Amino acid sequence: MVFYMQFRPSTLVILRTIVTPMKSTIPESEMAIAQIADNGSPELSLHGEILSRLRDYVVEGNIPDGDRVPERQLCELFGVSRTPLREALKVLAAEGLIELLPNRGARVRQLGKRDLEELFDVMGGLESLAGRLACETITDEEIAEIERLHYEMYGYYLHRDMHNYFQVNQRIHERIVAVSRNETLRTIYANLAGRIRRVRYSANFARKRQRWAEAMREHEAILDALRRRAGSELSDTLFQHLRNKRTAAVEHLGCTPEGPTAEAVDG
Amino acid sequence: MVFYMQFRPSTLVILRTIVTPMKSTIPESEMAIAQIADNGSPELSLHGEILSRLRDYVVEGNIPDGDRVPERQLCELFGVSRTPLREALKVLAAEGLIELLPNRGARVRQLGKRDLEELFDVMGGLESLAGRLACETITDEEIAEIERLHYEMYGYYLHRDMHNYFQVNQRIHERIVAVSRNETLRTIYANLAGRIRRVRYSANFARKRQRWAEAMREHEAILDALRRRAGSELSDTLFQHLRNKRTAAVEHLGCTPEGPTAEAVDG
DNA sequence: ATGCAAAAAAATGAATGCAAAAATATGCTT
DNA sequence: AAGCATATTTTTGCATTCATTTTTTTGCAT
Repeated sequence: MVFYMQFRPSTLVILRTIVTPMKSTIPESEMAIAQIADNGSPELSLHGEILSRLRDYVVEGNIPDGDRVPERQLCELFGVSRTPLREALKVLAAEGLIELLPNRGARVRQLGKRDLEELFDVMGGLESLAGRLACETITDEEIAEIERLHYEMYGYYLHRDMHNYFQVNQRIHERIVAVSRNETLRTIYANLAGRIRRVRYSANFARKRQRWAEAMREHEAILDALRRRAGSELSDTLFQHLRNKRTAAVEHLGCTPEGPTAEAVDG
Repeated sequence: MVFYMQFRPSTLVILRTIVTPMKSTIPESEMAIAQIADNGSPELSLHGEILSRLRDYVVEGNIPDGDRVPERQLCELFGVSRTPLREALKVLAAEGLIELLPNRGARVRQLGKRDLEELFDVMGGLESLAGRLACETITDEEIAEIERLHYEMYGYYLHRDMHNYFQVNQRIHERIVAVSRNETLRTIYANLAGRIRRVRYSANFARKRQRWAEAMREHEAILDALRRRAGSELSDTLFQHLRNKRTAAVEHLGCTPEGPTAEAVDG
C-alpha cells in the first residue's frame, strides 16, 4: 500500500528537506511549507519552526498589544495543527512575550511603563556585564572593528541619518555582547532585545537632538573605556548609557500611554 | 448544578490545587496567571502544574545528567497525558534545563566547565545589576534586614556550620535581588539559579577553608557598599564575589569531570 | 560465538477528537 | 426597548490516535 497521496505534514517535512536545495518543485498546495523552507535555517522539528515563526509574527506587531492570540487562525496561517502551535505559545509565554489566561488562551503582553523600565535596566545590566567580560579577552582586531563601526555611526550622526545611525548603533551593542564570549549571555540578551524591539525602535526615532548628541558622547566614552580595557569603568558607562536610553524610551512612551493595568483591572 | 462526580482531568486540576494550597515556588512564567486567577478561583492550568513539577523533578536530580527524559514514565508518574507533559518539555528546553533531540525526545542538559563559567558570570552580572539598582531605592529597614542575615551567616561561619551558612548565604543574595525591585530581573535570576542549583550546592560543600574566609570578607565588603549605597562599587564587589564563586565551583567540578562534549561527539 | 540484516517493539511528533469553559446569540420578562 | 436568563456557537485544554522514526530483538550467515 502506498500513501504518497496522503500529504500529511510530517511527510511534507521530509519532502521539504529533500526539495529545499533545488527549491523549485514544491507543490502549489503547500504554500505554507514553502514559506518555511524559505527560511534558510535547517530547522528539524515542526515545533521549532512554528516557535520561531510565531515569535517573529508577534514581535513584528502583527497582533495588536493586549489582543488575544487567535489560535485557530494562526494554525491555518502556518498550516499546522493546534498541537505544535500551542507548544510554541507556552514557550513564548515563558519568554514573557505573551500571557496565558486560564481557559481564555493567550494574549500579547502589553508593556507598560514599569515593564519597559525593568527591561531596559536588565538590558543595561547585561550590556554592562558584556563590557566587563569583553575587556578580559577582547583582541586589538575586535576593538578596531568596533572602532570602525563607531566612526561609521559618527558619520551617520553628522549627516543626521537616523535610520542608519540606529542600525549601526545596534550592531555596536551586539558586537560588545558578542565579544564577551558568553553564549548564555548572548541568548538572554537576544531574548530581551526581542521583547522591546518595537519600542526601542520607535523610541529611537523620537530622539531629541539633545539626547542624540549626548548618546554620541556616551559612545565615545564607551569606546574609550574599551580601548583601555577598563572593565568596571566600561561596565558603569554602559549601564548609564542604557539608563539614559531607558529615560528617552519611557518619555516617548508617555506620548502613547499603553498600560496593561487598565486591562488587568477590569477582570 | 453540581458536577463533582464527573472526574475529568480538568476537574481534577481544581481538586489538586485545593489539596496542595501551598506551592513552594510559583513558576515565573505562571506569575501572570496566578495574579489573574487570584481574583476569584485560584485555578492553575494543568500545563503550569506539570511544568512546575517537572522542573523541580529535573532540578532535584531525579534524572541523571545527560540521560534521556522518559516521557511515558513521567506521564504515569504525574498522571497526565503526553500533551501537557510535552508542552512542559518545550518550555524547560527553552529555559536551558533540558535539550531536545530531533526524533529522540529530550535529555537532561549536562553542564560542562564552560557552561558553568558562563552561568556564573551571568549570575554575577545580574547580581551586580541587582546591587546597583538596590542602592537606588533600598530603605534603612531593608539594609537592617540584610545586616541581620549577614551576622546570622557570620555566626554559622564561626561555628563552621556549612549547611546553614549556605542557606543564609543564598537568602542574602536573593534579598539583594529582591530589593532591586525589578521583577524581570528576579525572574531571570531565578531561572539561572535553578539551572546551577545542584552544582552550586555541592561546590559550596567542597569549599576550602581558605575560600570560605575569603567569601566572608567579600560579604563584609558587599554589606559595606550597600550601607553606603555605593552603586557601582557594590556592582564591582558583587561581580568579583561571583567570579570567585565561579572559580571555586569550576575547581570542584574538575574532580568529577562531566563534560557534555563527550556525548555530543559520539552522535 | 560474532556480526549483520530484517522484523518487531517502543518511542516520538503531530493531528484529531471530545468534554468543559467562555463567548456570543437568542429569547423571555418587565 | 432594556435587562436578564437561557440556548447556541466557538474556543480552549487535554486525551487519544496515527504515521514515522528510532531502538531493540530476532534470525541468519559467517
